[in-house]
Amino acid sequence: MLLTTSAEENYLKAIFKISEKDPGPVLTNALATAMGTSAASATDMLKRLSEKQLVAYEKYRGVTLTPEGNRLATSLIRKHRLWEVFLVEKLGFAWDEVHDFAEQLEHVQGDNLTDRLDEYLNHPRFDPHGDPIPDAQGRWIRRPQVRLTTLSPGQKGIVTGVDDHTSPFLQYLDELGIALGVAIELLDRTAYDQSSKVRISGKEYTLSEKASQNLFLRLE
Amino acid sequence: MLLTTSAEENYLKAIFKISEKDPGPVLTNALATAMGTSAASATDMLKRLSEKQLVAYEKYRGVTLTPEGNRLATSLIRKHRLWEVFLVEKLGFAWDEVHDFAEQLEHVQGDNLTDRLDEYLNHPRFDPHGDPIPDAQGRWIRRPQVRLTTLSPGQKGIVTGVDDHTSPFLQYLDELGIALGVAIELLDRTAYDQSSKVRISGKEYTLSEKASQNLFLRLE
DNA sequence: AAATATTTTTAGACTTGTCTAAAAATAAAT
DNA sequence: ATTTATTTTTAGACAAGTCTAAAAATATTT
Ligand SMILES: [Mn+2]
Ligand SMILES: [Mn+2]
Ligand SMILES: [Mn+2]
Ligand SMILES: [Mn+2]
Repeated sequence: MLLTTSAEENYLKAIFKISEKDPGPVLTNALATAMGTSAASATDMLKRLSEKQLVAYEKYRGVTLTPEGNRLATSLIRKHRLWEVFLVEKLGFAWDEVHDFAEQLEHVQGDNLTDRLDEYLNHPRFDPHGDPIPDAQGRWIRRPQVRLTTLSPGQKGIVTGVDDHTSPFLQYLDELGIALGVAIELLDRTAYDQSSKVRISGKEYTLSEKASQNLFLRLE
Repeated sequence: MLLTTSAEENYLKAIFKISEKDPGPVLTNALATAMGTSAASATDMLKRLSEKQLVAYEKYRGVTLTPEGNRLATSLIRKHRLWEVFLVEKLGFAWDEVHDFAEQLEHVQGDNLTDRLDEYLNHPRFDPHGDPIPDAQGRWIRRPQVRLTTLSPGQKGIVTGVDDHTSPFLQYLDELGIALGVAIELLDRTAYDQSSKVRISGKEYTLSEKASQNLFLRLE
């Protein structure tokens, strides 16, 4: 069996997430940006991960996860999201407070911890931000969801997730009463700045294009 | 505010625990042994901790914690033991399975996590091994407890803790039905090897001196 | 196709935490 | 009071992970 450091795990996760949004090999610069490090550091780590057979890396051509690297990244995301559920459901934290804790907790190693946590939380399928939690076999749930920016005036949807996980955005949603499961109706889209006029439980609000872009909905 | 690495925290905890058992300055070798490192590494770390004002270190004379060092060590032990309670009470792990997890979880940083966990667990005062959990202000509970080796034949006690936290010992206790809160009567002490003849819920057993040494009891 | 711009890799350096081996300080024994 | 033994510190090295600056490779323009 091979052991991975927290740093290695974080790089694997970043590679996974980048290629999730943008399929194909992940380029060094994209990885470095995602990790907040220099391209030189990313290259360095790619050599290490390649050495450990966790990525397939070709100089100048980018990197992809090997099956084992994919397995590890998936497991890390599973752990991260389960801990986030724990922090919100059991410890009572707000959805904008849990990411940094989960970033640490995801690296805790040891037999059965994840599965016991999963069991204890009643096998949640989504985390507090609406992101799917892969099961113990690494299987993903696919849900049809669209951004608020794709709705036509008159369409309604239920909030299923957010694409921006930062506190400012999440707290802004709190102020508007927007949370997972809340119904939103698009009343109109302003031509000038693409902002959305919406109705949320009777009240009307205007959401910027940026905010609308970061809201995922299931169409009703 | 100062930030500490996991390694630094572990050294502080080790210094705390050594001087708890054996008051006075902690010697380099004792610390190195406790940490499973070389004396050279311990010396190195003592310089770093001294630099950060977490310990008072005098070459060749040993080391003591500063108030801030003591605060950090106490907080670390609090976190360790609270996580152990969580793992046993909520996730259903056995008392011999939780130490290594807690060793990692104790280093998770961030506002309020410890206090929310404490709240969620209903402010437990002792961990699964009977060790006291300091409160948020770092105050310790003192309990009168003695080792089984100090009892006289005929005396009874309730198990309040263990001094050996390793799996083999804890599982051995499981087999004998010995757990926190269990009543034990010392029937006789064998002169030859100082082993204890005891009665536990009706049945009689013989415990080696080593095992007896590692059992703490509150006298009835 | 050559020149220019961009991306990526290499080279060399730094920090943390560790090691072994040697030197220095302290303690114990004769 | 020396000698001997033990403990501790210093010196020098190493791995992981990071950095900046320079070199090399690739992509884009003209
Ligand atoms: Mn991480
Ligand atoms: Mn999340
Ligand atoms: Mn630790
Ligand atoms: Mn314990």
